[in-house]
This record gives sequence, C-alpha cells and structure tokens, in this order.
Amino acid sequence: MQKEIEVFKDSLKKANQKITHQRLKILQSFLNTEKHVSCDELYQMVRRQNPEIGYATVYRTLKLIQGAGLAREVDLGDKISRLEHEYGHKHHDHLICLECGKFLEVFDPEIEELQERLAKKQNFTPVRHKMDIFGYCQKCQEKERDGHK
Amino acid sequence: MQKEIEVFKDSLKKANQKITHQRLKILQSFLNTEKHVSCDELYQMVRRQNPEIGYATVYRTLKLIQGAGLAREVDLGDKISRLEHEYGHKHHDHLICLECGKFLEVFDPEIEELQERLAKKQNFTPVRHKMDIFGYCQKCQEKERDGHK
DNA sequence: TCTGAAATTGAAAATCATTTTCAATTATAC
DNA sequence: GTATAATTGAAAATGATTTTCAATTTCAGA
Ligand SMILES: [Zn+2]
Ligand SMILES: [Zn+2]
Ligand SMILES: [Zn+2]
Ligand SMILES: [Zn+2]
Repeated sequence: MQKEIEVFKDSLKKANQKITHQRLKILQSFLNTEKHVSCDELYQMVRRQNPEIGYATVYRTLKLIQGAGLAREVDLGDKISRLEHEYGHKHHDHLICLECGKFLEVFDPEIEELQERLAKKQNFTPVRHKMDIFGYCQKCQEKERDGHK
Repeated sequence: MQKEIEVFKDSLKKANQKITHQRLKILQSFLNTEKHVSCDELYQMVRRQNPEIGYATVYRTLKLIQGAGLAREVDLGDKISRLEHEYGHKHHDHLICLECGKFLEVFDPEIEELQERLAKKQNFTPVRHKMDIFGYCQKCQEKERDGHK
C-alpha cells in the first residue's frame, strides 16, 4: 500500500500535478477495498470518512489512479465502469454469471500465450486485453435444475 | 436476409410483440450495412429512407434485434455501444488499435477450445464471450517508427 | 371485413453516468 | 513568504439511453 502511494505520487509529479489531501484520501479508499468498485460506490466510501470531498473530485482522481497504472476498468456487462486494483495484482480474466452477476477471476497461461501469437500473426502489437466469458455459475445452474424438479 | 427477417418475426411473435412497419425498416437498415454501427449511426441511416421514424423507436428496435440473436454488441474501447451482425456470421474476436481505432476480426479455434475448458474447470457453463485485444496495428507502428527517424 | 384490447409509436421529458465550468482555495517552486 | 499554476466543490452541461404519454396501429377473434 505504501508502494502504491509512492507510485501515485510519482505519477502525479511526472505530469506536473499536485499531491493533494483529497487525492490521497481517495486513493486510500480505493486501496482499502478489494471489490470492483464503480465510481459512485467509491464516492460513497470516500464520503463516509471525508464528507467534504466532492463527486467530481472522485471521478477526476479515479482517472489519475488509472493513469498511474494502479487500477483498470472491468466490464461486467452492465454499462457501469468499475475499477479493480492493477498494481501488484496479476492480470486475470473473468467468468461472469448472467443470472446472479457474480464473477470469478481466472487466468490461463496457455490462452495468454495464444493471444500473443494471434496478435503477432497479424503484425499487431498487443498491449492489453479483456477476456470476459459470460454464462452460468454453478449455483445458478443448480437453482435452475432444482426449480424444474 | 430473408432468413434474418423470418428470425426477427418469429422472435417478436414468441414474445407477443407486433410486427410493425418501423421495426422492419429498422431491421433492414441494420442488415444493409456491414459496419459496426452505433445506435445513433443506425438512426441516421434509417432516417434517410424513413424520416418519420423516431429516435426512441430505433433504440427500442435495436434491443429487439439483439434479443432475436441477430446482433451483438462490440466494445471498441470508447463508451459507445456498437452492434455487429450475429446471425449467419461466425463468432470472432477483435484486435483493436489504440492509436487509430481500427480493428481486425480474428478467430483462433485453439483459444476457443481453451476458453471452453477453462470455464468447465470452474463448473461454469459458458454461453458467450468477448475477447478484445488492444494494441497497435501495423500502420500505426510504422508511422511511429517513421516519426522518430 | 370489422372491432376492441393490447402493443407501439414519436416527441419530449427524464434519467444516469460522466464531464465541464468557474470562482474560490491550495500546493509548491522560487 | 509569495506568485502562479493546479485543484477544488457545487452546479450546470453533456451525451447516451430510457421513459412517459396521448395518439395510432396491429392483429386475434367475431
Ligand atoms: Zn488474460
Ligand atoms: Zn450465478
Ligand atoms: Zn472468441
Ligand atoms: Zn492503428
């Protein structure tokens, strides 16, 4: 966490941006949750500790946190932009349940390798990717089965 | 194309929805382009032939077209929802250029196979997936190189 | 073919996430 | 310390999408 804060400060300095009380509080709130928070959820969290911090500042700071490489957007199929920790977290993809909305984080080195090769074959230089598999989780399948008994 | 229209009509009937002039015109406009259209772009296309059709109707009909399995959303990294033909079109994934926004459609059966296996391993039943690889296309890489000479 | 209930329409207003504006405040290089 | 350039919060603006609602249309059944 101390490390992330340093990364954030360095990123700000590089861009000639200021290290403010608000920005640090918002970063802290973000680091304090392991959930995939939406901007609004994070605002609510920040507000509990620091009611004086405004909505716009949270939005603006989230962009900075992303810019510093500390967060990445995840798309759970709804239209809301959610963020997960990026720094110190290994890359992963998602299995997302169409019924209950829950998701699993997964990683398959073979797939990653093939993705790399697939891109290269097209003379394309990959930087990042998103792989989201939508379907039904075990629980929701069981519920479905039981419902039809 | 006739086939798609039948699929659409069947889907409407099943849901107790009506087959209207507007819906058919909008579907036709959608089928007439191979581009990945945004809702707004499609509205503009529809409007050329049928200026009396409203914005909301296009939006509503696009949901129905998706519901009928004739279109799927593609995410090119901007926040706009775009649609591509689904019916009679093989599944594919995208390589999307971060510089120029152009994209390639790609398909790798090995990856598809591994995705399936990955999901199963988690007792997850996959229905569909999205795999988007972001990076730099050949042209943009060349431009970059030339710029630094 | 006619009728009526239910679905659909277009236009405008509403919504919702996100972004911008702007005057007041704050961080930081000197 | 002080100047100045960046940042802030609140409110307004934006832009995509959705809803509202009175008028119109579809279509199943008579
Ligand atoms: Zn991956
Ligand atoms: Zn589930
Ligand atoms: Zn695929
Ligand atoms: Zn490019």
